Amino acid sequence: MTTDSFELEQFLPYRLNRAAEFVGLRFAAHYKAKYGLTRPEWRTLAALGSSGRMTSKAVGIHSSMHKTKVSRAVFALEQRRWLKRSQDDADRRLEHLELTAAGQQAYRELIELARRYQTELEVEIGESGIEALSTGLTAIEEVIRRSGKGKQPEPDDL
Amino acid sequence: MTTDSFELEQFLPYRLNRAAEFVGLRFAAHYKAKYGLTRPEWRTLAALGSSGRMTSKAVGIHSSMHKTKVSRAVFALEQRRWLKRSQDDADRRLEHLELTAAGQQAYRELIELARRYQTELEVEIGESGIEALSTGLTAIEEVIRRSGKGKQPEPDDL
DNA sequence: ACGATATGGTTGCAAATGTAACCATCAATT
DNA sequence: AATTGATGGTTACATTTGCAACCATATCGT
Repeated sequence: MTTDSFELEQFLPYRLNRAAEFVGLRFAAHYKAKYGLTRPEWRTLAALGSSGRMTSKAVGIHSSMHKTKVSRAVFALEQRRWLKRSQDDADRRLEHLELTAAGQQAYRELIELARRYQTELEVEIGESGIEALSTGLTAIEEVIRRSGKGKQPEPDDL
Repeated sequence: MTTDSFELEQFLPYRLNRAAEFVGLRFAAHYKAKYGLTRPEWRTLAALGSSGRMTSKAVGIHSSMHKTKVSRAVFALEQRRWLKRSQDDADRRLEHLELTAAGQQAYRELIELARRYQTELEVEIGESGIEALSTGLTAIEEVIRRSGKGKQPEPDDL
């Protein structure tokens, strides 16, 4: 037994990764070329832009990124004067993040880009493909939710 | 206009990436723990195991990996004595790769792991979810095929 | 046969990432 | 209030990656 064939092409993790990479890299090329943003930076901007004032930790949860990625992205966006921090005075460990006017402006432009790209994808992939994909992704997201791992755990993964 | 909301959670590149990461990392944990393999190494092994003798370039195409990733993975597997190279004597630039007995053995064990993981996923995600996902992925793969970018271009991406 | 160009593969270097350790602050227990 | 243990966030260090330059060989045009 266990003798039959195995093809990478039909292995789900491989297929997913390949698709994600393709779709993601193409979009990244857009904002990288236009604004020199990295992916963590773009995600942080998106989180902050859509949900307003929030802490680094919240950004991490919202965008499924590890502490350190968020930390560095926040730093970079701060340098760029696209966001500002402010200490919480009840709990001095945490700081609230907020987009500056420039940051909000950039955010608006970026999500416009994102929307265009998404519809571009919808055209290429086709309505039925998109719908199927979305259904499948929702199912996986449910599994992620159940397993509690949106990425950004402190003690340990495994 | 362009004023309405944008949510990362429903942006396709984000969702795909998140799902791929989740599914991929969990599987990687398996072979990393058991054999200390990296992902490029596992992919190379899988390609070689299923298709037999082939060149580095072919591995790259088969597994959607860039030259350099393949090169380093091949080197690592060679150290481990899981594969051997042999020069093509018609064209001395290219070398053919082949798994050793040990490599084939490892391959068999690994694909057994992979199969188990895949069915585990099928249970978690549910038959209908898997089916939808597969349909969607196929649609994207079609786009990738058309755009010719399976990853591993020489001159340039953009 | 000769130079230009292309191709398989490797390597050096810079940038991105993950991990763990760390700092500061807060909360709970005593 | 002193000790212990979380928690938000940053940083140092090692590993992984991506890119460009590179080497060797092969091909094409002349």
